[in-house]
Amino acid sequence: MGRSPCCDKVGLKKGPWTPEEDQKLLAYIEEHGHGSWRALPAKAGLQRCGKSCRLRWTNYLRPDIKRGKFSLQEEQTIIQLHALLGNRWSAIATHLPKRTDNEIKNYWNTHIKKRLTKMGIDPVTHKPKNDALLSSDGQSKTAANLSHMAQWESARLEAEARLVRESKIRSHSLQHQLGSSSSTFASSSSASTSASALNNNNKPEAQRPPPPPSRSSLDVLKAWNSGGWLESNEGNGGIVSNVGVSGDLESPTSTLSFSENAPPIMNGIGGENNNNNDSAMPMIEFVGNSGNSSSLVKEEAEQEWKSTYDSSITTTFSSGLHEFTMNMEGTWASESLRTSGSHDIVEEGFTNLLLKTNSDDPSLSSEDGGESKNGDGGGGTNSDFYEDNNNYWNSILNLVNSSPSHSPMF
DNA sequence: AAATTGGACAACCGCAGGGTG
DNA sequence: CCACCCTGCGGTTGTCCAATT
Repeated sequence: MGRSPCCDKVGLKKGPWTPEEDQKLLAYIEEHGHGSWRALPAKAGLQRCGKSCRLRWTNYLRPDIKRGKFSLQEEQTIIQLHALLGNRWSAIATHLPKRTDNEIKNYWNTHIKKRLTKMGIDPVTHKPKNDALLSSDGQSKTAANLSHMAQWESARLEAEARLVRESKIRSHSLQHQLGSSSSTFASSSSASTSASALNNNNKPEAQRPPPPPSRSSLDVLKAWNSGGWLESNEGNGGIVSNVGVSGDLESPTSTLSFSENAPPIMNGIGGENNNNNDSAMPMIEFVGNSGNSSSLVKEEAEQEWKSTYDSSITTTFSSGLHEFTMNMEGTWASESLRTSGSHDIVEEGFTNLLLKTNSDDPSLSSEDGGESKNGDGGGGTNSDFYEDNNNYWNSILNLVNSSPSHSPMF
């Protein structure tokens, strides 16, 4: 592949960036845009390789980066998206504005991963570690279906990214035909270009918020999707999965999206998370902010979770050409809950689940004292274990269900 | 007070893949 | 078609710093 040496060059600095270097990079990009990263260091007077400059910019210097602790809501989003997308940090980052993939990845590795492990949940598969225990009922089936959904969604995301690229190329060539003589350097037209505008232009494509889904984009996806889907009822009246003609989920072109009738839940109610409205990206927003009102935030979030659950016993998926129905009644989630009469456990939601099982975690300490509802000292019985994991997957399903129909994700 | 440990996060590494001449 | 350039991405390492011994 003829990989270029990049940082192998002697004389190039590595390691932490100094404020002076930051200033140089910032000043240069603000004035000229980054242009070619490879050429940038020399032009900016930096003894760094272009790659290092790019990383510094995208992970740290970009003006639209939000720093500081992750809010509970952001954490929930990360967990849920990770359950669907896996270690696709860049894809996850597109749903968390102002957070970089690197930041999310780090947070996952240092915080969430450990916590899930502690809960007995495999952070890779998001399944209970002892999956054998679940094989007797439908739980693993549901998990498998979610895994399939994730695969489809993965493919769909890639397809959408392709479309974005293609449309961008088209618009560029159109501009070119119209005689646009703009520089290849972004934002070079004015020295007073604002940092945010500059950022939009310079943002790597994959990290740019996807544009509102255009009709044509969806149509293309639909067309791809027209290869034929079977609606396969997974016994028990359970989840209806998208299965290719051959029935083996071989098609990578899922257009899984969600019913436009789905309630527009999880919109931000307050706090800094709502400052992202200027973004064209239809995102999943949660309640609250990253700051100090966690108790209130949690309460509101729980209300959101509750209403989500109540209103989505029947979850409808729309796949463009087909509508599928996931009847929560039939899944593994419901039976034990009904029989145990512990609807409040469901209502408790994911936040408490995390908090409850990790009340010893100082970084996310529980305000409710961390006492186990069941008074079992926090160890948890087997049924608690299942209920917790039911909640876990329910929360993911709820996220899926609640995603607005125009979400770039679904 | 010094040494050690561990967490957090910035930065680097190297592969993959698209674009281009 | 090939060689190279460039960028995106995920995994890993390095560094800093606070807590603990």
